[in-house]
Amino acid sequence: MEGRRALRKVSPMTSSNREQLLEVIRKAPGPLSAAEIWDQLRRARARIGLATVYRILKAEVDSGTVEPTEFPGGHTRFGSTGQQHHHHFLCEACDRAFSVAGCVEGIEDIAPSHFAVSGHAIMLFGQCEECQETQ
Amino acid sequence: MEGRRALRKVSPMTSSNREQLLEVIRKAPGPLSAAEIWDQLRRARARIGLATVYRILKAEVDSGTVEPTEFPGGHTRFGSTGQQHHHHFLCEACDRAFSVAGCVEGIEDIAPSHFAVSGHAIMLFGQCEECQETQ
DNA sequence: TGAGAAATGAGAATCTATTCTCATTCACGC
DNA sequence: GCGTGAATGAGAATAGATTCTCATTTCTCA
Repeated sequence: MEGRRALRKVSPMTSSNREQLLEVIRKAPGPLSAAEIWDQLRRARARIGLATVYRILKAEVDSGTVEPTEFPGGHTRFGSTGQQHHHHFLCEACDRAFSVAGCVEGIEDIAPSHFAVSGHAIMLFGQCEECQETQ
Repeated sequence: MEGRRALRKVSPMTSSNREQLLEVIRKAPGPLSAAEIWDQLRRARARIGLATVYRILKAEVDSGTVEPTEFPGGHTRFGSTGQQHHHHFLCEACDRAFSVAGCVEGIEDIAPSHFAVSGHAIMLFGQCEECQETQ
């Protein structure tokens, strides 16, 4: 497999694991925790350890493919980069995160002028569609 | 000390510790972590254990005097309730948090309509005044 | 095909925030 | 001054996310 060999120069991780993992992240409606990714990979009959999930994630974050976001509860979730500017919705029922495209004008202007604002994050809380139905 | 005795009916915590702690929180420009609070109390020559800081915080959160907020880095910071609707600025240099009054119109409207949004949080990142000068 | 290098899974180890334990101290009514 | 129960400080214990270790497997390339 020629493609494989070429790829390994970029990332030493086995491409099948790495590709599957990236696929999982890309298909998700929002960023996933390492444990969620691990879980999905195992369900998809992949034999992979949590340590490897972290190893791949670390490499991808370093290379800029994957973007970590900190969530309440003290864990990081990983989403693919290259999305437009976006924010997150966190379902308080199922604790899943969803990406939400778009933003609001003037959000950084709420800070007093003596702060030098370089970025912002918006987190919306509530119930996702599925959990509203289930309720 | 009459006031002390009366207070104890409300909260069993020793009022001096509890009052000092609340004072520290009230005077802070933003929410503080348990460790920060503990640190400040010790600097102010209080003899108090971290466990007691957590005990008092738990009681105050339960009674609604103090409000916990989760920050990146996996720790909770505690601020006094009763402030207007506000958000937070996190200095990336000194890792201190500051409260920022105000909000932005329509922030919850960025979520697709199939989400039931019940709340939101805005976090601004950047450098505080002090760290800009220090830089 | 075979040797060496790199990646892997599994579970142990670590790290950090928070909670628990318990011997001691303190406040209060007597 | 004294007994009792609650509160305390200190440090051990816990819990959860992440990282490390290492024996084993897989890959690369001659």
